[in-house]
Formats: sequence, structure tokens, C-alpha cells
Amino acid sequence: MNITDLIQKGVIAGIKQLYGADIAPERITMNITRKEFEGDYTVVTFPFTKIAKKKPDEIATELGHFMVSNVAEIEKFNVVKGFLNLSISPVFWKNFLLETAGNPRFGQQEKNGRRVMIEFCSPNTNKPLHLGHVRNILLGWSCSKIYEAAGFEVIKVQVINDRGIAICKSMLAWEKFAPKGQAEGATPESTGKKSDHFVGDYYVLFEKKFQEEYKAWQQSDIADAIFQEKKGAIKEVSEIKAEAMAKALFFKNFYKNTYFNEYSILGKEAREMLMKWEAKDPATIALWKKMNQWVYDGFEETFKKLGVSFDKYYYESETYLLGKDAVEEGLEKGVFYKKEDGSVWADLTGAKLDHKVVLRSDGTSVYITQDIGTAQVRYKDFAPEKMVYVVADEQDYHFKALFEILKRLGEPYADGLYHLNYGMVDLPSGKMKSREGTVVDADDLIAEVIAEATKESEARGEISSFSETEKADIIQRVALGALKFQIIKVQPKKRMVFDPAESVEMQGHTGPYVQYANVRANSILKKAEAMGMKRPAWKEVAGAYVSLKKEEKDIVGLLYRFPETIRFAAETYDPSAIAAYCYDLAKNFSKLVAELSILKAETEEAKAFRLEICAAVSNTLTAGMGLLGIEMPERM
RNA sequence: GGUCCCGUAGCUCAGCUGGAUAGAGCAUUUGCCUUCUAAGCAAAGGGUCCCAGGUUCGAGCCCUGGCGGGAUCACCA
Repeated sequence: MNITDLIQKGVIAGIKQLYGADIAPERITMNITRKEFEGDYTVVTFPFTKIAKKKPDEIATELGHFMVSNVAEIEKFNVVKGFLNLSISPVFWKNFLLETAGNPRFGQQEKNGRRVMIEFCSPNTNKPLHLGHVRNILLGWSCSKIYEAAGFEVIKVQVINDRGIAICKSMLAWEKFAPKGQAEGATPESTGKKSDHFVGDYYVLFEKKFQEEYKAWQQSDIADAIFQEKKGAIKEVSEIKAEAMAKALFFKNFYKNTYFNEYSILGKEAREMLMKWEAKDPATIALWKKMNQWVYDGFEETFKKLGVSFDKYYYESETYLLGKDAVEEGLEKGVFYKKEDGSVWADLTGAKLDHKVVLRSDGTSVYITQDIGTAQVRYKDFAPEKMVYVVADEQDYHFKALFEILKRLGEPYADGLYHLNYGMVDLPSGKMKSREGTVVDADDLIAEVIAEATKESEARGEISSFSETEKADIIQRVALGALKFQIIKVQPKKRMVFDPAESVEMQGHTGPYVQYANVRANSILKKAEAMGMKRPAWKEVAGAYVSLKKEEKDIVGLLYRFPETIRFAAETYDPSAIAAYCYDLAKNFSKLVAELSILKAETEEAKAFRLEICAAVSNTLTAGMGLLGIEMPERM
């Protein structure tokens, strides 16, 4: 049985016997004893003063005596200002270490037969992946690993936004502007460019050509007439005295979309392309397929580098018409209402939201309609009891509305919906802006951390005798360990500042620090084996070790908390809890290695016990970092 | 303007869902490699936990009101 449960039960029984009162388990506040006091767990006795009609110190003392004589695992206690510090018997810790912590499956819960679907990444197909996607992917991947460890079956999916005006812009730019030297124009192969970047370049080229066209048009009489007519209505513009500056601001910030839709030639061509696509024009579909395939090939390369994969891809081109049936049904059920112009709405004011369109007056779907339909399809496909959407917090409102609608539609999975929202990633210089070219590209970033790790590794020389493949593998693990840990250690919902210089940092609170602790543990174990010591045998010897040193007990106590940390991370959808745990464990282990000799321990029992600590720490760190998608190097 | 999120050391972040003297890393300063990998260990300095009230035996954490930053309020996605 769990030690915290045992203490809880003991306290309940103690209060009952000493003061004749029944208390609920949640009334008991229990903490890990702070480092500066003696003990393992601390019970706070202030809440019992009313029941017992005594001072906290007296209660703590009486309860302490009760616990020691009634709970076998509690060896002794001390009282400091109403805090009852309980010391768990060394035998309990020893048994836990020898019987549980070294098990390769330690921390993994038994399969619970429950199924959860996690959606993450979900990119557009007009541009390569960037730092924002990286945070998303790492969160989604890590959550799926954590849920697996918590006993769930996990289905990892993403929605590829493969249609719409954005990809049409890339298509149009490629068709119009790509050099036509060869039979079919420039390709990723002919240019040697990574294929998703190749497509992204044409998206950028479209924007550039569009801006040129827009700038030229701004000199026209009609543009001037429009400016004169509209400028008064916009406060920011009318406040500027200099006419030229006001005009520039107006066209930059307030008129671009209208121009694109009503005047732009390129805009018109792009929209025509979208219409041809919707009409399933063969040439357009062929072009669309070709360019999307280039993007997918590029994405797969990046996923592979990041070490992630998906079980199922949903394509927007296949789902964008879904959800209309649900709207019909919802109308019948009275979940939605129809306006005179034919548009269909959901009145969500009862849920502190607003009215939301679910079908346009022309009968076509909007974004949320698709999402309703897609949720239903997913449930039909996999019947998960939970569906987690990893999407940035700018879409908080959208998901609130979506979930409320699905609930009202009476969907069976409605209570298992969760929006794992995370904050934007900023740079030390501020927000990433595609227009200013400050977006950090995922592939560039990965290349950069690998280059840095290579430099670092060469300087150290530890693995210089290894083969090129082995070296590359180790460097890859260390580099990505640094990058991933840097991002995942921050709580998802917090907006974070990502400093590229810090992401290649390998000292202190970093991934490589944790990896290094693990490498040292393994290195000691290997030496022990070379000295002729074997695992089952040393465990026998370790059984005789009873008086644990502080460093040892701290680590065993930490190991004990691994399963509950996984449970906590799963419940709160928070991988940063695992990152914090791994760092804490690595830190305590590094301290132990510095303070105590292992292979030259004072007794054979101590040596065996510490070797078992090495085994358990290595096992737990490897598992824990695995939950973050970080692999451990053999040496470094 | 309405709604939601965030505000902790110079910087980047923890703080176990209300408990003891608020912790790490980076940066600065200083010790420790003939001993299990120094990507390490130890030590020092560094705080108005945004502000003001309130609840409580007890508040960084809960409530109210401000201030600052961000997001969102489309028949866009």
C-alpha cells in the first residue's frame, strides 16, 4: 500500500482514538518534510485544534506517539511548532528500492483499457514548421507518452490544413514565377532544397509580388479616392497629420485584405485557383497534390529528426465539408436556431459565451462546423473516451465554444474533451513575426543545436575514439535533449521566452545535465560489472544495509514519488512536471556521487545498496526523459 | 470596451493545488580534478512574490478592486 495512504489512515485512526472525532481524508494536509528538518513526511496539525481542543504541539506529540505504535512503517517522529515530522523506517525504503525501483517497468501503470486521442502539430501546408510547431509537437508527443505510462491506449493524430487560400498562393506563385527551364519548372530535386522549404519560398514569393502590386496600386487615383473617403473613420490614421504617413499606415494596416479581395489581380487569380480546386479541376488538383506532397515529404523529415510519429492523419480537404449533418440534427433538437437569411447559429450566452455561426447564409460551413464533424468522425473511427487538442491559447475561445456545442449535441465523449492550450513562444527580441523574418525555423534550429553539441563534444574528447555513426548518434541525442528539455521544462500555459543561445546550453538546468547524471550512473554500473559484481547477487548483499545516509534516503524517497508524478502530469496535462522531477532526481544523484563513494564504499553492504541506487536512478531517469521524448546517450 | 490567460532574484523558470526561514539554473565572486566522466560538487551575494484590501491559526497560491503585459471578441482558419 502507498505510504501516504498509510499515514492518512493512521491519522484518521489516531484522531478517532485520541479525540473521538471522524475526519475526512482531504482534511489532512501532508507534505514532504522540508530539507532542514528531520523526517520524511510532515502532517500539519493546525486543522485539528478545534476537534481536539488542544494546542497544535500537544496534538502533534500525541498523534506522533500513536502513529509510531500503530503504523509499522513509521519509525519515529519529532514535532516543530505544530508540524509533526514522521520518519519512515529504513526497512521500508530499502524494500522499496530493492523490490520496485530497479524494475525496468517502474512507474508504468497497468493498462487500464481506456483510450485517449491526442491531436497535435496540425500545420498548414504552405510553409515549413517553425518554433511554435516545435513547442506544440513536444507537448503533444510528451502527453501521449505520459498517458501511455498512466495506462491509457493513446492515438496520436493531426489535422493537416491542406486546402484553402494559403496553399493556392504557393501554387499560383510556383506556376507563374518558377523558372521554366526544365519540362515542368523548378522542383525541390532540381534546386536541392528541402521540399517543404521549397514550397514555403513560393508562398513568400507570392507575398512579395503581391506587395509590389499593392504598392504600385497605392499610387493610383482610385486608391487615393478610397483613402480620402475612409481615413476619417479610423482614429489611428486621422490622428497622423502628415498625409503621406497617414496614407502609408492606412494601406499597411487597414486596407490590405479589402484590396486583396476586391482589386488585386494576384488575389483574384489565387481565389480563382481555390474555386477551380473546389470544382475539382484536374490540372489544379494535380498541382495541389504535387505541391502538398513536397510539403509532406519535408514534414516527415522534420518529424523524424524530432523523433515523433502519428497514428492517423486527418486532412482538411477531406473533412472541410463535414459537420453539416450535425447542424441539421442540432436544429431539430433546438441546439441551434436559424436566422431569416438562412444562417444557422448557436446561442451560447447561457455558457457565458456569445452567439456563434455554425453555417453561413449560403449554406457553407465555417471552421467550427468542420471541427464538430471531425470530432464525430474521430469518435466513429476510434471511440476514445478523451480527446485532447494541443492548440495555442489564441484559440481558447474557439474551443470553449466547440466543446459547449458538442456537449449540447449530447455527444458521448463531450465530458472527455480537453484543450491543452499553451502560450506563444517569444524570442528575447520579442514576438516572432513572419513579415519581419524573425520566425525561427524548426530545421534550422535543430541543425544549430547539433552543430553546437558537436563543437562541445569535440572539445571534451570523451567520445573521440567512437565510430562516426556512434558519435553522430550520441551528439544527436544530446543536442535534441538540450532543445527539447529547454522547451518542455516551462509550463504549457505560460508564454515563454526562447533564447536560441540558451537552447544549446548544456550546463545547469538542462537536458544534458540529466543525461550526464544517467551516463555516470551507467558508467559506475559497468565498472562494477567489470569488477565481477552482478545484479541479483549484489541485491542480496544490499538487503543487509539498514542505516541509510541522508543522500541515500533523499534519492529513494524521490524515486518513490515517480509514479505519482506521472499521475499528476497526466491529470494536469503538464509534461513540465516530469521535466522538473527528472532534474531533481539527477541533481540529488549528482550530489550523492560527489558526497559518497560507491565502488569504494565503506562496507560491501553500502556498496551494493548504492549500486542498486545507480540502477534505479538510471532506470527512472531513462523512463522519465523518455516521457519527454528525450533519449539517453550511452556515453557523452 | 467585454471575456480569458500571465505577472516570483538582473535574466530564464520552479514552488507538490492554503503550511515551517519563497527555491533552481544562467550571470557575478570563491573553493574542489594522482579517487566511480568537472556537461560535476560546495559556498557567497542577489526578493516590496505587480499594488491595495479581504477570508484564514496561517496567503506567492483563495476572493474583491486596481496596475502592467498578452490573447480573443468575423457568415477567416
